[in-house]
Amino acid sequence: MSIQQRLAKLNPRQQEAVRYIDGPCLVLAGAGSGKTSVITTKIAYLVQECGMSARRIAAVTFTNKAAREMKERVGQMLKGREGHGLTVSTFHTLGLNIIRAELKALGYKPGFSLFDPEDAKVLLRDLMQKDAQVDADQINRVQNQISTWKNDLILPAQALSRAVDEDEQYCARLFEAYNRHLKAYNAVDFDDLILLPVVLLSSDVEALARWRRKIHYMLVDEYQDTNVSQYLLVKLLMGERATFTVVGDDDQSIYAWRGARPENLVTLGEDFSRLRVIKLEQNYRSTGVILRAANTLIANNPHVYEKTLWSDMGQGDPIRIVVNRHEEAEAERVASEILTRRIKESAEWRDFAVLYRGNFQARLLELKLQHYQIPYKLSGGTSFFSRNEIKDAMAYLRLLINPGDDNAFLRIVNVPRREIGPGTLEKLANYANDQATGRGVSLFAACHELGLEQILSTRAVERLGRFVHFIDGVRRRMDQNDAIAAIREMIRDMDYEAWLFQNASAPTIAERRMANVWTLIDQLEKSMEREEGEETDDVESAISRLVLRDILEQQAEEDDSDRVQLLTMHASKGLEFPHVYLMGLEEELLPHRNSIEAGTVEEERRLAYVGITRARRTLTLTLARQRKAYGELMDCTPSRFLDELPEEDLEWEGRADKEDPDRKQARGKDAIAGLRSLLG
DNA sequence: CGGGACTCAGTTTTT
DNA sequence: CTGAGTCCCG
Repeated sequence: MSIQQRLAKLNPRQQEAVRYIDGPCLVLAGAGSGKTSVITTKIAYLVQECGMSARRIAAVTFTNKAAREMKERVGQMLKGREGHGLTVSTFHTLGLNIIRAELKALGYKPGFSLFDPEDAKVLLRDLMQKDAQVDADQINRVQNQISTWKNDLILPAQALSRAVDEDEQYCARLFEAYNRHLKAYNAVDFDDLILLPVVLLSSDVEALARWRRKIHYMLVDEYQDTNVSQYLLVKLLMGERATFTVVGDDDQSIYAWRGARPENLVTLGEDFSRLRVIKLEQNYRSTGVILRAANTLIANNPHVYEKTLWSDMGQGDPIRIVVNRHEEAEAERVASEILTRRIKESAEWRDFAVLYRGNFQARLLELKLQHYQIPYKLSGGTSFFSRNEIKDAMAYLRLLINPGDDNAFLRIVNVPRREIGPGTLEKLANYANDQATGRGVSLFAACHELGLEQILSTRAVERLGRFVHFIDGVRRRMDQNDAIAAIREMIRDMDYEAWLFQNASAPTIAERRMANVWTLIDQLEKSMEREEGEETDDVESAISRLVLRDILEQQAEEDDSDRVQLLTMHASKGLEFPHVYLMGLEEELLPHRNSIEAGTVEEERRLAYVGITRARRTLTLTLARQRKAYGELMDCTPSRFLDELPEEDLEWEGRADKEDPDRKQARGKDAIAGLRSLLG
């Protein structure tokens, strides 16, 4: 299909959004209005119609999954070498690439590490322990504050001068120490991936020129979710030329609590007076009834840019609101209804999604689904990367590419058991810290020091030496031959498997954990192959990507099994399903209690809006009259959002004064009995 | 080193 | 109230 044919398939607004390339462009894309088509078609348009080299184009998204999908769709449009060198990545990966290319200018050594939030927490705890007794909650608060500062582009010095009370001053000093230590470890954290490039580009004109030469056009997806640093990165890279397109929807901003600044939509208009604003209001996803509900609900929020979604997909069924006696009845109702509706609508399991506010709400539902033997897929939960065996393996990988990574060292120096206990490590740490030779040295490097024998027993020195020698040996083999083979050999040599079996409660669990480790290594290998021919690729960057969780999700992606999806409303953004159930529409749950107290109900409303607009054909909202919380049975009030929906499109069921609860239950049982006979 | 007792949190979490 | 995680003692 030619680019002209593709353009012809778009509606006039979408076409305008693709064709306008001479200046800053903001596309306000309502839910289901085809924003991804606009972005992907625009990339193809820039290359095929405007003759721009793909390597001068960067498209950024927020998740690796979104980046992958976009890459895939663009790849289908661009033939042969046309797409060569195109950047489609997350903000963080773009930042990582900039940092990697500008290591010297930033004052980092090659082979730097990336601290995940857990590593950062360990570092913070160490720093705080010096001052007072540590409280997990306090660490979290400080960590949060530091992250907020970094997202807002506030450096330690500013944080300190702006601090209003002692608490904040303390926080700011920790911020400074934290950054200093990261630097000493030759490490950066997640937020630094955006922050450091911004700091560099705003202070180093040559670096800025380099990157402006490299990137001529930028496209930003989910723009309402950008934070201050991310916006500045785009602004810096684009400069006066302002050749960019950002696509977003203020009504779908649900991550303000994580530093997202939906007001960046407004800032854009202020910073770029030539900004062209294009609204996409035609929805290609939902029925008229569903859209009307979404529109009336969100009309209760203030708006800078008004927009009204419309659809020509017919009115569709009314929205059902099912009031249940308690949470168990609610779960039971949803499960049994999916069972019957699948037959009635001759739908697949995958056509159904159940959305809720908090992960805990899935528990009861899971039980009911299992009871009816309904296959389901639960999103969230412990991610691949937070599993201990994966963290162990990652720590080995990190130590291999960066011996200065003390956190990695500490994690695995005694895993599997090498009889190196906390006593030895403490002495080692002291020794490493107050080396006469200046500012201290990494734990790994300290193991090589001869002076160690002064403070540690011969046995301890020997054990440390064996470990260090082991790692050095692996590194040597990685440099000489096949790096992946050397890594596999390392895992076998240290008999990690035996350690897993020893520690697991059941052998099957140990087996699965070991399989996870091999999967990780397989992914690492694949990741290196995939990048071949693009940039120069090495284990180091592959491991960096691994740390960035760039790899794991592709296996989740391959999962196209036919199952009901259980998701939080947050996790549902960007997805769509023919039949959607929204559970727990109660005050204190949605809107959540904390949000009511914090005065952020508007974001909760947007969350409900996101949930509603996931539905293509039918939408069912459920709630319970009573719910158990903290061991106590609590009466629930229906969510205020229910009052904000258009009454004429709603079909209530089980509302206290309208229907006898016993009759309702009887009907439910009939449905199951009917289904049983239907299935034989 | 393992297991039982004790403590503590219980909203969302793209990287 | 529940479950996960930690800790301490045998």
